[in-house]
Amino acid sequence: MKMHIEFRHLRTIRAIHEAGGVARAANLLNTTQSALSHQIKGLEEQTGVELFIRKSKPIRLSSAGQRLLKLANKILPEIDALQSEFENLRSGKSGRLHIAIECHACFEWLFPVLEKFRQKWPDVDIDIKPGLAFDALPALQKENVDLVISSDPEELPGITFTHLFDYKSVFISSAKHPLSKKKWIEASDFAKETLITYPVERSRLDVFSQLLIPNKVEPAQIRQADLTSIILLLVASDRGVTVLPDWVVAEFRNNSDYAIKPLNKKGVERGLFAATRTECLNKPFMRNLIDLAGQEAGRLQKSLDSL
Amino acid sequence: MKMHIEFRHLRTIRAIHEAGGVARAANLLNTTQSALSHQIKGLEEQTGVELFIRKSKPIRLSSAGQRLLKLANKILPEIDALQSEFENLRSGKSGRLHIAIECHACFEWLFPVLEKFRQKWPDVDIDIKPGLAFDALPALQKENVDLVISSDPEELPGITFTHLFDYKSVFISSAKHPLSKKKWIEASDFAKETLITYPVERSRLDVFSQLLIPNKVEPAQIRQADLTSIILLLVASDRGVTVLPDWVVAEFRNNSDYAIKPLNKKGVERGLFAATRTECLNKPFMRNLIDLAGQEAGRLQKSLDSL
DNA sequence: TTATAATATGAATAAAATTCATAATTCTTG
DNA sequence: CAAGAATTATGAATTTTATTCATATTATAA
Repeated sequence: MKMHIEFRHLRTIRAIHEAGGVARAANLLNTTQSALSHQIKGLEEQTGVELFIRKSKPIRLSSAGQRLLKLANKILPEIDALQSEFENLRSGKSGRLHIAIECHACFEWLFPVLEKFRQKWPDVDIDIKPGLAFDALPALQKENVDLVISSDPEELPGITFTHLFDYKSVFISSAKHPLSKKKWIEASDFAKETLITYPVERSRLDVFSQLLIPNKVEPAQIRQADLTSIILLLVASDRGVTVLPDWVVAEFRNNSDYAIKPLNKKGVERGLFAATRTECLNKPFMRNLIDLAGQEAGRLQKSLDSL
Repeated sequence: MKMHIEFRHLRTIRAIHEAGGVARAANLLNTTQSALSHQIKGLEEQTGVELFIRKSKPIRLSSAGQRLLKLANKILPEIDALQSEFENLRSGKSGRLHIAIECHACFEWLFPVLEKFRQKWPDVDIDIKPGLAFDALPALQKENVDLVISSDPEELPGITFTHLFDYKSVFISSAKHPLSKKKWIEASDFAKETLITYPVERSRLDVFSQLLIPNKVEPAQIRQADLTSIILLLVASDRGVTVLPDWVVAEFRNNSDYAIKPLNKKGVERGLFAATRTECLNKPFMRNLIDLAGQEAGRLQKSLDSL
């Protein structure tokens, strides 16, 4: 007989020991005395070691059997723990939520959302994956990430884009900047300016994709900064101008250091979307995150409207 | 399908991960790609959790799969360790050697033997079980102990008595004691003496079983002491007389404080035996212990003869 | 010793794992 | 981007393994 030690055997050993006898153990395990007897016989043949002392009735563990029992008591709880972890996964109480953000400014509103989320779903493994802003959608398809925040929905098989909210891209300069006199800003206005942007490719910056590229305008100079607060600092000290989502600057709206103007007469409006693998929308925590994001968006919107 | 997680699955998960692919893993495990594919499918159905990401080829572990892999890497080495422990047991490198001593004085020669033994068989679990001197042979049959040192071989099924050596029971008194004048000691000589013995029942003391009971003599008084050295101390200070195996007193033979005399004209000679379960005689360490006991006995005998 | 409770065993059956052949994917490369 | 290569999935047949049933054997207690 070519058999390995299996969990079945560990459960049997433990049950025989705890129930004090093969027949009683069989009861515990919902099987027959004969099945267990055959089992331990097979195990003894396989290991070449006597696990039980058969000169006593009910049979007792030999020293080798006790060694095996020790292992069983160590291993079986670990498997049980794993099973219940899996149960949590299955029921959607736990899971993985690795997020890629295409839109660099989204950190601003995402963090408070994640903070609320974390409290409600403590067992979900949250992470924000930096560095793959470009390949975010392929990474989503390959299950390297589970959620992508994006402004550019595409038709992709297995991927669903959920609309979160709309925002306007607005022009920001210091209050002393000449352009602050204008009612709105046009593409041509950028030709003589230093434009401050996040350090990502142009196609992923609204100001380029929506305004400058269509109008074939090149800013006089480009300067890059990683953090929104740094960009705003540079703008305040008149080292350049920038374009950011309106909700980023909500709290600066009544700050007299800044001038905030729409792009073009009617503004540049864009949508923000959560891209997920379609099947992941079944997961409760995923839906809840998208909900929370919508709520946060509403809150931001209200704070803009109230001005 | 009603299946549990089994070691098979852990091995498979690990192999797929290490080999980087199902087909290669199948090679490692001497099975087919199909078998493993069915296996992981079954496992996923059972746990209700996706263990692998199938959008990539070769397939990769999902986060749940990685969790399972972690457990596999923890558990599998433990099972392997157990298997090799069992292999040692089977080949006779390790094992249990629990000893019961009927003859109380046997500690004297047994300790040096066990010391030698321990060095040669470090993995054998040696123990001396006190308190069951009386039930030693039933305990041997029930596998509560593995070796009994006894002077009274019996015909018992499954038990084998191996002759170790013969010894004489000798009378010991202080050199000043009146009986020290006699050439040999008879039963009747004890009638007016205080006899010092180990605290065990009479039938297990040579002086009673071989001399006093057959001759229906009762000592004037009996005093008991646990340790051989205490008994000898009491004898030296003339608080009584005693009877001990000759090898116990080998080192006192030329000590002028003691008088050592044979019992009866021709002495009382007895044998000492190692009782084991017959099947245990196959174990190398058991045979070696009996050998070592014989050698030690020879050494003691020579030290007696040389006087 | 006999009655009793516990375990072992062999043959039949049931269940499960594996294989084989092939379909369906994903990946690679011209 | 299509075709070929490599990889994995699947269904049915087969083999292997585990379990059951009926009964024998063994140990314990009265």
